[in-house]
This record gives sequence, C-alpha cells and structure tokens, in this order.
Amino acid sequence: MGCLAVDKRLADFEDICREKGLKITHQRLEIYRELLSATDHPSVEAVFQRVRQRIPTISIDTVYRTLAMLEQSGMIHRIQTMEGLARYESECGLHHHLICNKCHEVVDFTWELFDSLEPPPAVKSWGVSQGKNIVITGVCQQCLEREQK
Amino acid sequence: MGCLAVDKRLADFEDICREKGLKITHQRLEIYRELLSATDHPSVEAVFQRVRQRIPTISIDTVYRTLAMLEQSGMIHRIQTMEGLARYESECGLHHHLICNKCHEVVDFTWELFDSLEPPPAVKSWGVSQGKNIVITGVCQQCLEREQK
DNA sequence: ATGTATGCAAACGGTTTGCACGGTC
DNA sequence: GACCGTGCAAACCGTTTGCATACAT
Repeated sequence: MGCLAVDKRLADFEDICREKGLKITHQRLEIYRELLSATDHPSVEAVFQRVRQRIPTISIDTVYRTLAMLEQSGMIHRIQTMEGLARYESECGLHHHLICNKCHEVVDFTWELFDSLEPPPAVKSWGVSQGKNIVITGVCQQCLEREQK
Repeated sequence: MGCLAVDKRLADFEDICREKGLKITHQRLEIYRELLSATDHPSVEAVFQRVRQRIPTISIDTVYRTLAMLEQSGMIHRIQTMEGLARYESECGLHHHLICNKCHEVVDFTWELFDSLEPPPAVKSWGVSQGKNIVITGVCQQCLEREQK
C-alpha cells in the first residue's frame, strides 16, 4: 500500500532516523510497518490494538509519541475527523477523502482535474497555501444498504 | 453577516424552535445572535466569553448544548480543526475554508468553478455525497509578516 | 557510556452528563 | 402547572507530560 513499496519506505524510515539522530526502536518500526499496511485510516487506539498483538508490552503513550514523530518527519499524515479524534495514514501521494457520516470510515480518492486547477485570487491574497484538500462527506454504500434493512 | 440579515435569521430561529417544540430562551437567543454577527469562526470557549459579557451568569455547558442544538437544526455549522477543538459558523452559503497553520484562524472563500464541477466516478460508486468542502492550509499574510520581523 | 525512548501513572483540556432548580409555554 | 432548559459539579475520553528505567548508539 502507498506510493512506494513497504520495504523501500521502511528503509527510508531508517535513513531519516539516522539523519535526524532518532533511534530506530522495535516499537517505532512496528508502528510504522502497521500504518504502511493499513488500508483504513486508523485512530491511535486502533494502531495501538494492532501493534499490541506483536508487542504485547507496548503502551499507548509510545504510539502517540511515535505517530507524532512520524508526522513531524513527514512520513505519515494526521487527519482530524468530525468525531474529534485523530486518524493517521501513510499515503503520501496527492489525494482527497470521502468520509461516511454514519460509520465514520475514511476512503481515499484522487481528482487530477481539481489538483491542476488554479485557486481563486482571494486565496493568493490571503497568504501562502501549503495544502489543498477536499473532504466529501455523505453516506457510504454499506451504510445505505444497512439502513434499508 | 451571512446569507440573510441577522433579524431575519433570528425570526427564523424562533419559527424553527416553535416548530420543533424547543423553548426560546434568553441564552439561546444571545448565543445565536453572537454567532450571526461573528466574522471569525469562534470556538465554544470564545462564544462563551462573548455571550458572558451580556449574560454574566451563563455557563459553558449551556453554550455547548445550544451550539449542538443549533447545529442539529441546521442553523449553524461545526468545523473540526486540526487543533482538536470545534469551531462554529453561521454562514449557510456554499463556501470553503482557508486555515492558517500558525495562528489557526479560519477564513471563508468561495470557488464557483469548483462548486459546479462533477466529482470523479469513484465518488458516485462510494455512496451518496452530502457535502463537498475544500480546506486550504497554509500561512496567512499577518503571520508571514510577523515571521520576518 | 551517553542520552534518547519507553512504560507507568498522573495531569490535562475539551466535551458530556446527572441532577435539582428555574424559566418558558 | 407541566416540562424543558439551565447551572453546578463531577465524569468522561482522547491526548500530553513528568519521571525513573531500559535500550540503541
């Protein structure tokens, strides 16, 4: 999953750590590996539960700290959802999000036409833009089917 | 401010309350009035501080409950920010948001060309879309100037 | 050997909830 | 007078932090 193979990105992770003087620990590797193979956009709690199966002694604090560290290094992204909790993704390519109002699942989609569009002049006069992201909210197919049970 | 005059929207508020059997209280009126005249996108705490000047005995719980009620009735919108707190706006017209990564201020902008665009097919097959919102993040002019002090 | 990362536990901040009183209808 | 809304306080939940130990370098 993601824009590069998992192995390549784990190697990059080690390079970035060495470069920044960060230590390559068992916990950090497993947390990053978990996020690289995740297709949903897991919450901190979800990452914790998954990694815990391989490292039963891991604490949720370490998951919080590691995810924050990975985000600061630009290796993963944080998404703040309407539920009020943070979700993470390892996807680094240009993309947007579909969020279901019922099950709160997050799905990626791409929209190249939009990406190539020039924003209106008001944006330029506001300041310097660094990210341009669409969030489409609605109800996903599974929830629609579940509703008309 | 907003797509309708403040007085008109306060009258609508009373109609909607009567319709739904909700009581028109002093607190609810002042909270809604405050949001109608706000140009920033205030947090619950900010609304509380402002309304408190006119109703010194008001509690923050009431502000939370009233804002939730107004949102459920479709009279205002909640925005979940990256800071992890909720912000509210009374604007009901189609618009998008500029968010400064430094001061976290939220500014509205419109983009009619985008609004008229048909989303890619993947969106239709995902489910039913209800909202389509752009968030552009970056650094606003004031923060840029403050930086190069 | 040095110093950062971890795990534990406690604190934190925004938000929600249970309850008795007060105000609206 | 009936009942919903309010204010107070306490609970709640996701997240952050201080500290002593464990581990990577």
